[in-house]
Amino acid sequence: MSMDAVFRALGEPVRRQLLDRLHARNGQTLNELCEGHDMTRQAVTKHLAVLEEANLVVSQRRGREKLHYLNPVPIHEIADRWIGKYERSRLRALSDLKKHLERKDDE
Amino acid sequence: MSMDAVFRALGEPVRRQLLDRLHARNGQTLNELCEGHDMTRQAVTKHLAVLEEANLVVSQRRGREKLHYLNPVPIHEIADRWIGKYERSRLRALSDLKKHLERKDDE
DNA sequence: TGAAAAGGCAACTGAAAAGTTGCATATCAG
DNA sequence: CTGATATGCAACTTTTCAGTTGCCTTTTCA
Repeated sequence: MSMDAVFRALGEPVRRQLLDRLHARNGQTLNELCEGHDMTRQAVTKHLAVLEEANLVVSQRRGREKLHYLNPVPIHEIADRWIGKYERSRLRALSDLKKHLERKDDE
Repeated sequence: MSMDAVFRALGEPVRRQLLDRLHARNGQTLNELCEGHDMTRQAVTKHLAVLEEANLVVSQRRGREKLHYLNPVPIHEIADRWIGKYERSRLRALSDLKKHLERKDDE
């Protein structure tokens, strides 16, 4: 599960919105996820494919419909591995910023 | 400070790498940030502009050089507002996923 | 069995974004 | 002052990616 794919997937507002929808109600079909968007079903299909590639969404065929499930694990890995990294030295970075801004004020 | 700009900026691997570099050593110049990349200085400049637009990086001219500082605040806002949202219902989503996968095993 | 419903596949279009090239500007060092 | 260093600006090319169009397959149900 590549971190790159996750960040790339989250980079598009429409895809985050799709995640939000699944977050509100999990297990929705493709057609359900299309409602309210002013784009074609195929466009939504592609966005879901990107989300599946990033493992943020898992899908399953049931009869003629396809159910989509949110997988929160990659999001947490980002929180832990990546955001956490910045968290640990947050104060130092903010201190640098503060010094920089103060110097700016002097001018 | 729009959340969209932050996600968009983080969507590109090169830009996350630039953040990592500033995280390792804050206050680097443009030329320093160019080293090791196989792209032109102008390309790096554009990436830094995107990062500044997202407020992930703040810069300051010092003489003829431009110093870049990491701003960790937007990253934390994402962690709090967005990732935290999924955190709160993580168990439910994972339970849905588990049910889905078990059904898959039956087939 | 056959029409409607749900979705898949592939080629195409268009626009955004990445990256380059060329030149200009500003600053420092001798 | 002069050359070297560090960066900026703008136009251009290229690539990537979102979105559409057209047609096909599978499933459901009357």
